[in-house]
Amino acid sequence: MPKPGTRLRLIDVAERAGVSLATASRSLAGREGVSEEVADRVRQVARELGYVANPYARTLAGGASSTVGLVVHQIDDPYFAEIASGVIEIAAEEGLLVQICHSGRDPDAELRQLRHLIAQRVGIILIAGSGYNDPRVEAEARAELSEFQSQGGRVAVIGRHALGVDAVLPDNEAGSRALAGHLLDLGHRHIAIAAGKEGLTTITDRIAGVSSALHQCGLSLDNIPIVHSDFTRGGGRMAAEQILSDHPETTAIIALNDAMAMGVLSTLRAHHIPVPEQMSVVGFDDVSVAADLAPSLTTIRLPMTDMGRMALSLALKPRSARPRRRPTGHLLVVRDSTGPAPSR
Amino acid sequence: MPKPGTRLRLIDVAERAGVSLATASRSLAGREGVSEEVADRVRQVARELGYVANPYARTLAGGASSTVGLVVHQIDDPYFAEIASGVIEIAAEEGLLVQICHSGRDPDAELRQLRHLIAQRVGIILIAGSGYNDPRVEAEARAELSEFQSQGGRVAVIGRHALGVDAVLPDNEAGSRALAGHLLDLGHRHIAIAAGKEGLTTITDRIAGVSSALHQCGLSLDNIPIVHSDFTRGGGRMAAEQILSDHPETTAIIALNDAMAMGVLSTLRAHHIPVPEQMSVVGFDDVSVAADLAPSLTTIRLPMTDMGRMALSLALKPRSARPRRRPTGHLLVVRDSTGPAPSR
DNA sequence: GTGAAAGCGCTAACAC
DNA sequence: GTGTTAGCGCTTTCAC
Repeated sequence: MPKPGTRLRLIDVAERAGVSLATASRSLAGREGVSEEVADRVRQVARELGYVANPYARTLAGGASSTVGLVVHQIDDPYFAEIASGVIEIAAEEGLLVQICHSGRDPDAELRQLRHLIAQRVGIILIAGSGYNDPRVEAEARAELSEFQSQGGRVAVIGRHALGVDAVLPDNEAGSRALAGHLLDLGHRHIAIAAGKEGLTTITDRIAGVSSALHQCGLSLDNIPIVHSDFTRGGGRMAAEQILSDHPETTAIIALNDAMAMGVLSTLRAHHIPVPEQMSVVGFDDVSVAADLAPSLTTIRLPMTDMGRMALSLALKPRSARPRRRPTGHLLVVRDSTGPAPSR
Repeated sequence: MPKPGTRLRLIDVAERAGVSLATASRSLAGREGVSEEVADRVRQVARELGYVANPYARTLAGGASSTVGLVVHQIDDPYFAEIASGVIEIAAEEGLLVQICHSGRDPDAELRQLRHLIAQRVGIILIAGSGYNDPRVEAEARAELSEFQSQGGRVAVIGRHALGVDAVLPDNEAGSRALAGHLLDLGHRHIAIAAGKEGLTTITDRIAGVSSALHQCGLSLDNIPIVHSDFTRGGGRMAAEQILSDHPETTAIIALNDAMAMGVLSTLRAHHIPVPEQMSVVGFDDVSVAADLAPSLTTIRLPMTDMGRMALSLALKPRSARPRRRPTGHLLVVRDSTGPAPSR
């Protein structure tokens, strides 16, 4: 009977199994150099006693840390919440702990969080969310991560390519090309873009996709207004207001994520502009509410939960010679927020 | 210059500051028994060197663990995402790490997560989300937590009262009383409830509030249909279908959370039933999308992010003789999804 | 194949 | 006030 306040230690298991501490450790870690019978017996005893290793002692003694640090812009953004959900799921299967921290779309905060996680000796770092166009920021993050990796840490990122690590890459460009193509097919020629703040690579990539689709129609990005605002519902509302006042000829708005699209829809409703009869709206991501909006949102589906799962799975594999890249694929989901361009 | 692969240790700081390990430790922990000058010097050196303590060593040596375990039903549910956001915010200020795990609304899974967190030696445990009506489950959780507390762990919960620990308590009953009162004031007499699965105390409490409002009008819960389904959008859709087919006289639906309300709205739209002209709908929680739905949702606002902040703040305080309770307050937010009962 | 023993980096008694 | 030292519970050489 352990003293109250004292939890089961490995030595207790070892004694009960009639082996040494070292053997017990090897057995539970599934390492070589223990006969099958002994190893089995130890595991058996450990299970019976309900032994759980002390992760602090384990990590301190040099074993790899079993915690994964997940950096997201903001956990209450559904995009990141769904990614986190996937990460947590895999982590639970693997017996890993997930530490979540916020970067708040601030490159310096992100760097701070990164350093903090490294100082905390997490074993795996996952970074979700757009990269920054600022090369200095990316370089610093890259240096930090490469140092971390050289000490045995594992890293994977979601949605950024400039970090030289394993990456899950959303189909930003192809997705928005499909989105713009869909609107062009419907006859829209006065398209406006509600974009997030400049400086995020996600924005850049998604705009590039639109550009590419426009070119195929002999149009150019130069002809269409791009309004930069926050990458949030509030930002969408602001962008929509500006588009309505400055570009009244607009018949379709491409919001570069679903959050902005929701803001756009909200503003159009306030202005009594029927969607899609008078204005088509598209989003990007297909967060789970997108289907339940009124009108339901035409958007690009990204498998966010899967992306979280994929990222952690990548990080769980041994590091490869060159960074792996896992494109996510995408799917144009046509719903009720888009329709033919109004004849004018 | 530390060897590559070797991080800064406290002893390095101590040497640089010309003091012993113990003094350095005391200085950084801000503990008694060090002269101000020395302490300042040590802190100064630590800052210059960019020293961050190894939390594993620290915890192992007996200092309190600086990680907080947060158990939520599901992180990609906006209710929990917003709570988590508040927790993460305070944790960041306090230099704490947040570990998030899922219970998936499964009492046994919750118990497993709890035991796991305790085995992991977290210092603080936060549990968010409804309790269970099953006394066995609550008793087991309670026992586990009280053992954890007796070993110095700190606990706070959000939205459950049967655990004998500090609690942030959403105004479930008063909120739904206000909600039902609002509908009754509008003349609705055929009200249906779209409820989550039985067995959750949140459901019980919110139904009790409705009951109380009904009684004030001389009505009773017996007269109104309660459809139990999942506490999610999908559950809301199913409940709405059933209400429409089995209780066609209904003029108002109380969904016991916003997720269900969204499902209800979605189904009503599919049936071309105008809201609020022909059917009023209310939700509960005021998740951030509620205002952006069409029609925007009348609901009870709960300050989720604050609730997260509050819970961690409670847990950070020393334990009091008797569990503290912090009611959240609530606010009836009337939007476009409710209107006068149609004359029939 | 198994055991003994030396740390990992820190905190907390305990001396001075 | 400050320093010395014994662990915390585990992994990992190094002997056997």
